Amino acid sequence: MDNKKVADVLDDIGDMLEIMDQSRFRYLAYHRASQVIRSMPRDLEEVRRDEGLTSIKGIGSGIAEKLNELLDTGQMSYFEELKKSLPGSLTEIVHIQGIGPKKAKIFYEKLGIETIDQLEEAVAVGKIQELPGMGVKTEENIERGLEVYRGYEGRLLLNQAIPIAEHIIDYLNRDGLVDNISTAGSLRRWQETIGDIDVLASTRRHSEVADKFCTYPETSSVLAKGDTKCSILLHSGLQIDLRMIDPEHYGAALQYFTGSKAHNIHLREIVKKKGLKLNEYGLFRIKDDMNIAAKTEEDIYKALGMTLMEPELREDKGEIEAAIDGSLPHLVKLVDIKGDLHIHTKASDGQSSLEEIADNCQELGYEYACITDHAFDLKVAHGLDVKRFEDQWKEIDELNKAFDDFTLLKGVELNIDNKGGVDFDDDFLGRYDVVLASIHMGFGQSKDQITDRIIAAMENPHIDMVCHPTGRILGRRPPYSINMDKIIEAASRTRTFLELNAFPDRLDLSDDQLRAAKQAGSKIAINTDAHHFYHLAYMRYGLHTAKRGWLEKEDVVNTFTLEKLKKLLVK
DNA sequence: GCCGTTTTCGGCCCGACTGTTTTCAGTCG
Repeated sequence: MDNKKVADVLDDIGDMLEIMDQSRFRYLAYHRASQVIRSMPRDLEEVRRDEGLTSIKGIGSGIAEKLNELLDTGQMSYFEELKKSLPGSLTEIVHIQGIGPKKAKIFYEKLGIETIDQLEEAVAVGKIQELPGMGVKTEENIERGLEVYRGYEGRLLLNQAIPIAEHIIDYLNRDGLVDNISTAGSLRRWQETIGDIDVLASTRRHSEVADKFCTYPETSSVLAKGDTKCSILLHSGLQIDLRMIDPEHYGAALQYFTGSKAHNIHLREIVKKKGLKLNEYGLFRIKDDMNIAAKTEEDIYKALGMTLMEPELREDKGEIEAAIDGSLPHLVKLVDIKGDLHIHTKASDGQSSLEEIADNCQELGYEYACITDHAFDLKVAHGLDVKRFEDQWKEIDELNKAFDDFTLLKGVELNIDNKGGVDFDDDFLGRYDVVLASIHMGFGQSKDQITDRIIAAMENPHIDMVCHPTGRILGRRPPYSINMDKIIEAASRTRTFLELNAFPDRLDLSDDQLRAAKQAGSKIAINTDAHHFYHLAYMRYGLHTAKRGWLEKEDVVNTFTLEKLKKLLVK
């Protein structure tokens, strides 16, 4: 049973306990445990075997006992018992916007509603507005919540969300109503997918900004409109939240609305112990309500004895402790990147020429770029054979003659076949500057088989890097099952780089996996896997994901000069 | 149900908006 499934069970239990009106702290404990397990890069089974479940922060003896049963038998009697007193499908209903545990419980008890379909029927015949404490408006809100739920179950990728956010910010910025404006929430933390877009504006003209925001051209409905916050729903179903704040509180509000929720909760626990209070208006002394800091985020963290944490780190994964003892990482920056090591051209399945790639990489200020077309094994991608690669190398040599401070490298993306073999023999592989290998087929194999295939490739002295190691496509394809601990261990032992594929629907390795790789001493390459020169700009999505993985400049091989990189490429 | 550099018991983050009802509960982030 994988971590996600275990986390889902814990979340369901948390939701059910909340519907049953159990102690808030009890159901929060389940959600907290779920969150920890969900973001853990290591297999829960292995942690259990090596260190025991209670070594995980947020899992105590109670939850550990229940998880032991779940991992051993595939069932948890406590969960099964809960489902006898309450239909499990109610946990689905509380995920609809506007419906929380209290309403879900009323629907169930008064109308016998157990499923979303039944809820839809009840809304259609006007049953909801007859319930105690509810009216026509409530029913309309639920109807809208259902529409959103049905029509917009997916989350946006970063390259979809960022342009929308930038457009709205530009729209609000246009006529001087706002002093300062920024994204906040998951978008500012560069989370890999985005559920809604948060925007924070500092202004003295709250109601004018609110009016302008609520008449944004793409708006389908206004969900809430006040002097400090407004929410709109776009025709696409995407929700945008705007917070307005006076300029002197901007830093406090930015800190507050950037989150994450877990980061803020942890922070406020510390704040409280110091006799202070932190909210979106600032940091205050409780005894006399004196404002201690509010203008910038840095002021607030500084007043708490912490160095400023970049938004990507704010997930309550140890950054607060590190900020207190001064051990925060010096995160890699976009200007550190000196090249891109995974690029396709129209020779295989890309769309741009060598010249176009070289021109655009030089514009980005790179020192080098590696052309890595597919090899002949990958027929669907028009993979190149020996002859065509040799022709490409001649072209590259010609181009390189004309460059001053830039070099095109000769590379290949090999296909790791179902037994761990690759397209070419060792002699030929020795002629490339950089050899990448990745899995493009045989996703259905067992965890051990796929893990062994990748490790076999890493053992090959000519293979420098394993690309998109988990194979996931966000929103479309789950990662294939691999033992990430073993992969990371083998990468570090064989000195094979692991890729952080910056393509916004991959971001593979993920933030948590990157951090585990760094801790094991593996080196990472952030590559775009560009199939068009436009894609070279995707480097920023990889970069921010790298920051979420706590990576520093020296962890990332394509921050090195070509000279240093070449030394590392010798295994 | 979890946790401990004030605690193995007694705590556990904070505020805005909505809808419904007249002072607040529910929901959200």
